[in-house]
Amino acid sequence: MRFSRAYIPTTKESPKDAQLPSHIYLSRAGFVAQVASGLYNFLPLGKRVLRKIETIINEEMAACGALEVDLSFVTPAELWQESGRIEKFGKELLRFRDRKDNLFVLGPTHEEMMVSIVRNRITSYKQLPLNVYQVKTKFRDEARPRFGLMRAREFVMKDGYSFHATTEDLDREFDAMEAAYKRILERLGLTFRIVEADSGAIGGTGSKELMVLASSGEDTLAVCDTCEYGANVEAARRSPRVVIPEAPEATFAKFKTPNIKSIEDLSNFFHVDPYYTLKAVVLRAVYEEGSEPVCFFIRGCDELQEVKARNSVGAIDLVDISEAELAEIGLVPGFIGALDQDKIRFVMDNDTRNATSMICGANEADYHFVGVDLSVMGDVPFADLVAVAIGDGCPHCEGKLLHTKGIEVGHIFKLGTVYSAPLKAEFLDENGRSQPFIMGTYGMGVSRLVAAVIEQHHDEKGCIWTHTTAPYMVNVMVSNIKEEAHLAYAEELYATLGTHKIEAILDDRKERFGFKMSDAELIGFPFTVIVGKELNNGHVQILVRATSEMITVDADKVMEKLTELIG
RNA sequence: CGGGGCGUAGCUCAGUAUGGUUAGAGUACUUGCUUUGGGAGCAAGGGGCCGGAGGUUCGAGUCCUCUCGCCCCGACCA
Repeated sequence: MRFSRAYIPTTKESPKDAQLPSHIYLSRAGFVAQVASGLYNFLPLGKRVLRKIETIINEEMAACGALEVDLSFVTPAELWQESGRIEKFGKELLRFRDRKDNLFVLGPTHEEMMVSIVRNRITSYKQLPLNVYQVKTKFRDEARPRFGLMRAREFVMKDGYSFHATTEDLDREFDAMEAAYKRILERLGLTFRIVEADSGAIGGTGSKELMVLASSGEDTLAVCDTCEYGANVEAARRSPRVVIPEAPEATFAKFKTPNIKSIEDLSNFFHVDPYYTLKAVVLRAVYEEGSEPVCFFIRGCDELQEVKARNSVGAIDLVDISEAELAEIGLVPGFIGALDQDKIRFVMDNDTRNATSMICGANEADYHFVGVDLSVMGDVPFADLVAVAIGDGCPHCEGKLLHTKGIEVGHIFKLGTVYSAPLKAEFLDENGRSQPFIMGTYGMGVSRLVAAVIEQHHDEKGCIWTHTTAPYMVNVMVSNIKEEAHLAYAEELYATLGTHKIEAILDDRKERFGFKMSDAELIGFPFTVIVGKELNNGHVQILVRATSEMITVDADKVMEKLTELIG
């Protein structure tokens, strides 16, 4: 490609709306242009990057035997009514009617459509397993699109679905997909972590997220400093505490604790570690129909993890509750305890099971119990409710957990029969019995990956593309095109790169040196060959974008050097 | 969906508190000359329904009402 004939509208100023580096540089360097909230046009450079990522995905999917399909973007609303997701998705589903007044939605994801294409066609266990996928535009009418390509309404996603006769076979495929996704991200040159994720309300038996590590990531991860373990904080686990604070000596008693409401006050009042106090967090659990207040009991030294809490009671949402509402139930904030608790539904954290020497509220203003043995609680609901903190022990090894930020670029999920059962997508097993397909789903955000690469690889000058994602590997820059010998040399080098199948662009624009250099750095070609006054001494220079290193090489040895650098 | 902010040249923004000739700057663009290793200089140009609609006024970019759009914080995000 000749730069003079390309369409690469670079700008010196950032669009005022851009906040993230990826948004700023992808806009400034002319990869994408915003159309409306959450909608972007991909300009020639952006399209090239998108296609490179797609190609790598396709290659890895082919290696796993997954089959590419392409489903209609416009989907009949009936399918969504059948699965019950038309209500669940709500306003995120963009709906419209055709000329015959039939209702359609723009596909936000394609579980229903995928199930529909195999339903009544795959009818025997002998035809299983099957893994089909597509790389396709999706549309979700997000309440608040933001961060450029990171959270757009229209975006490109690879979504794959596998169908199995047994859960063992699903497990095998799930592992194969995890390995394939790992290879894809490795090939893209990204630093990432595969983490355990919250399976959420949808259930299923396993869910993992692929997180590109970047400070601007929207998700917080707990990762082990020693082993591979990592999890979204919504699902992170920790090892049992190894250092247990010394237990206070106390026999069971009711104690007057005037106006001692917070864990901190309580801990100071009794001179005990918060570990031995019982924290009560009351929230209103919201369900499909109605809501109810629920109390979550955890150790005073811990924090409640709301997603875990929500899952423990099967709620759609947890919302704050007012003191007035608490008073109505007959609870006194600051003095809520678990013993003889009959006023409210409650869940205990696993770590409070059989706890002794505890201090907890007496369910009466200004009184706490001390020396409480929670093993007397008997048969009450327990669940993992606590947020993993920095420094907690890894559940798999001796390491410590750290927090880091990640961009979710992939999510793989064992669905089981969540969709196949309601959609009546069934096959006959070996015994001739009708069974719903056991399914897995594997998503990867292709357009989000474009942004993720830049979030992880940029500097104050602009983009730094990895070798596999760069729109062009080499930029041959002619410092001054009026120098005929320089231009001729560059033309020849450009042609040679072409014969060696190295993607190159020739910057033959009638611009000054500084202007072209700034563009080269902003766009982020991995290598820029500077053909200029050094050529008079028989040399050219190669700018290595990632390191800003300027390598001077003999003019007739450039190809060798480039080949070596590209690797 | 709650709270806040912003819409003026392709882009980034002044101007709006206190209404008053022909609406500005920088940048980008066009033409000419000079310059040519880090976003060049001089000169001359083109480019605007001041987001839209209604109102107040002799007169509205500026005041009032209503709308539409975009951004930020939060809620939400299989």
